Amino acid sequence: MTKARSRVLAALDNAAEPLSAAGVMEAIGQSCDQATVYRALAYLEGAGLAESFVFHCDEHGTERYYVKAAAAHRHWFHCRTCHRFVDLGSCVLDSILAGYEKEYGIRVKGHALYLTGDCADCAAKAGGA
Amino acid sequence: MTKARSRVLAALDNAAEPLSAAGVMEAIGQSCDQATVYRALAYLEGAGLAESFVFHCDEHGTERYYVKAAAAHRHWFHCRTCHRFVDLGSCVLDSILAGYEKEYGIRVKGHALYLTGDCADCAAKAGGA
DNA sequence: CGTTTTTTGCAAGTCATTCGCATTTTTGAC
DNA sequence: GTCAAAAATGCGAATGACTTGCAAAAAACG
Repeated sequence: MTKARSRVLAALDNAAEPLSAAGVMEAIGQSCDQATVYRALAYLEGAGLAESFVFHCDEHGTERYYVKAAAAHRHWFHCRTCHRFVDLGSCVLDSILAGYEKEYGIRVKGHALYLTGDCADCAAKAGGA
Repeated sequence: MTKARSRVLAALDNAAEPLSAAGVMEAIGQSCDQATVYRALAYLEGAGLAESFVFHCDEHGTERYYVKAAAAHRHWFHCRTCHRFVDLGSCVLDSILAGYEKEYGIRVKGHALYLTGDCADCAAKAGGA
């Protein structure tokens, strides 16, 4: 494991939420080139040490976000106000996916669920009540 | 409604599945500039005549896909082999989303569910049995 | 240590999408 | 219909995320 890669992995590990390549760069203080960060992220994912998903947010555009690999498949909620991600715990879609497989004859090999809205803090500040 | 916009809307209407900007261009036979297609798509979505989502597929990369606006919120399955989308009917996540709202204090305003794998045809051809 | 392999930095390239701006279409008032 | 004002289009250049070629630097390894 090279210096660059362990720095990137440490950044993912320290982050409480998924990080984009830009987020990783910021976290490691520009200590390596962006190409290196992208390559490190690809390496970590290939090595099973990180996972990623592509997410689009109006304010930040479309980016791939990475998290340290975890035991269970998880989903995230993205606050459209403070732009933070909230961990929704492990995936609860198994029975729904199984239903789709049966109903449509498809074989589901991967899935992603993205929720957006206001997090508890932002909802309290904005909407009141 | 201008000529370009109605051509784009017609393309979405005729398509059985979500179309990317490139897909729309192909469908209308390059009859207008790509910038116009992008602008038409944005206009149609703003006017409530179309809906879109950003989807990433290893083979086609990340693109925004558009469908004609429908009454109910729907989800799609994407076949990683033939790269077609399968309409999964209207959304069945309401109770799950409500559960998340209660559990995490969040307010869910939008969501997207993407399934990938093999469609019935491709699964039959590939995996056999 | 010296060498072979891998990784890094830098710069240039790609791809989807957007923007500026001059020209063409539409729209609305007459 | 006709003409001016407003909006849309085409074209080319720009943007932003990400990738790649290639030479220099760092790891691996014997």
